[in-house]
Amino acid sequence: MKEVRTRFAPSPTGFMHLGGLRTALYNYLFAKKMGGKFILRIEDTDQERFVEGATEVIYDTLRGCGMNWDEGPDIGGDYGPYIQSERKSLYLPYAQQLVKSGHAYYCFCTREELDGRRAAAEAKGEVFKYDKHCLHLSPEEIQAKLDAGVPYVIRQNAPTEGESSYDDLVFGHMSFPNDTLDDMVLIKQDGMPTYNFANVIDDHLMGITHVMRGLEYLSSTPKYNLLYEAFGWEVPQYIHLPTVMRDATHKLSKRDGDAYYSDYVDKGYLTEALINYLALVGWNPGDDREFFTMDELIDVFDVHRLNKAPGIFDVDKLTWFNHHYICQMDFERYLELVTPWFDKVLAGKNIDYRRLAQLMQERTEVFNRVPDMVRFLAELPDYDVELYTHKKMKTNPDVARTALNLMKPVLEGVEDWNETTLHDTVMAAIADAGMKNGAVLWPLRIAISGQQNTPGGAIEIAWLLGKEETLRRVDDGLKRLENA
RNA sequence: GGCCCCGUGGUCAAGAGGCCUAAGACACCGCCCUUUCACGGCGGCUACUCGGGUUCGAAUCCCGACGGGGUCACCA
Repeated sequence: MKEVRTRFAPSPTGFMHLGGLRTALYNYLFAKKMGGKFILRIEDTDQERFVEGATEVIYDTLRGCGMNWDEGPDIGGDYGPYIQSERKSLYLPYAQQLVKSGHAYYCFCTREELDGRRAAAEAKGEVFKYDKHCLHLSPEEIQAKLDAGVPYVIRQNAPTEGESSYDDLVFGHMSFPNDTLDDMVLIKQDGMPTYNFANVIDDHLMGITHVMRGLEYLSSTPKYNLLYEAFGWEVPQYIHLPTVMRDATHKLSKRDGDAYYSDYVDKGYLTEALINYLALVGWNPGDDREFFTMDELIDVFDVHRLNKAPGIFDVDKLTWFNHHYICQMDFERYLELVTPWFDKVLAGKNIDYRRLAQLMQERTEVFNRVPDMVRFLAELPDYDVELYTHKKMKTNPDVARTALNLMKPVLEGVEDWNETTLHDTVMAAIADAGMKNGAVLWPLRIAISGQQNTPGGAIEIAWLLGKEETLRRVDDGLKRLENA
């Protein structure tokens, strides 16, 4: 059996769209699963859109996600170059070959003429389709225009009758009436190939066996097939992928800041969580497993389990995956990753990051939520004494006053400020006073944190804060309770 | 609008004519655990878009409607 070769062919826009990333993922998984090759090709024929450093974004994202290509611009291969702009001289001869065989023709219509005809068609409520006007030019007329240097494009000569069909591995048998096929431009006026043409030529020249790409190409595929057939080339297997949506009616978009890989990385999502989740939007392993490493994905991946229906990207589920991966990760790595987020609000505050990280790791869902969770350590937030009321803990402002008055001397008496001593001393004092743990610890935690939810309990927070600050906050709490 | 695709709970999804009074996960709600939250445990809520067929029997097959998406560039 022939070696499977898939490719990911992004345009260097400077950003990696999540839909594109998922396409890359599936291409990678399929190639690896089949023991084949995964090729990276950069489609930069549109020079106007050139963005500095954009190819590096593609390289970094793919590598960062663990998808290493077997052939590509930076590592070479037997079918290079892998950057389309470096291949530009290659396409014209192929187009001319099609002109000779009658599968394409020169077109001298100007953009203005075309726009006019398009507008006229639309005015009549019709769909504009190139009318093959230039197909009927005589050889002499064509040669004369060519000799005179009249600008031209080369168009595909698509059939107008019958129908074209092909089999898609996901969508099954696809059939389209030929009269809906437009004579698409193959070579632009500037001599450069259109994306549509370059794609076919490159895929063939690079020996691509399976073309896996977004659904948007589903209906233009017949035109590509016509090209393959005109050249007498083998048509690749097609695997079109359903769209990744933001909600039922919208795609993930740049404007909403929810479309790019970097948007999520910046917020504090882990690449392994992103990849794991993305793999499951539009595909499933057929059983209940949800957590997969890249190797495990390769092992279980099967194109037949790809879904046809579009999938909505659910940030909550992604967050759940992220939380899972954060909990699983090595503590030292967590500490390293969380430190910059601590720094945003705790820099210079003399807080023990290591201990705080221990308390925070299993409570971290997404890193960008960390600052708000630990900010109270830097500065006591203003809070309402109502926080001292908690039914289950059997506390209210009165109980809280008693509790804090009980705790104040106890804490002042703690010489060796460490968690064990703190814990034992505090618990003993509560027992001696005959109070409930919750009735004392709840008010204490509120007084020193100023908020309802905190990472860790009263003892841990008191230790993190240090004796001086803890006592200062207890006094502050007492003062608030007096006024209440 | 033409052509094409899709349609199981709020979301991802299993389901390929009887195993479906439809799995699992996320989210949500309740209870338990707990010095808060989180974690964990237990339980709950919510779905086959609709209408016709075919069949002894349909979420599964067919037709239609409706809904959503894609595509109709010298952009990729």
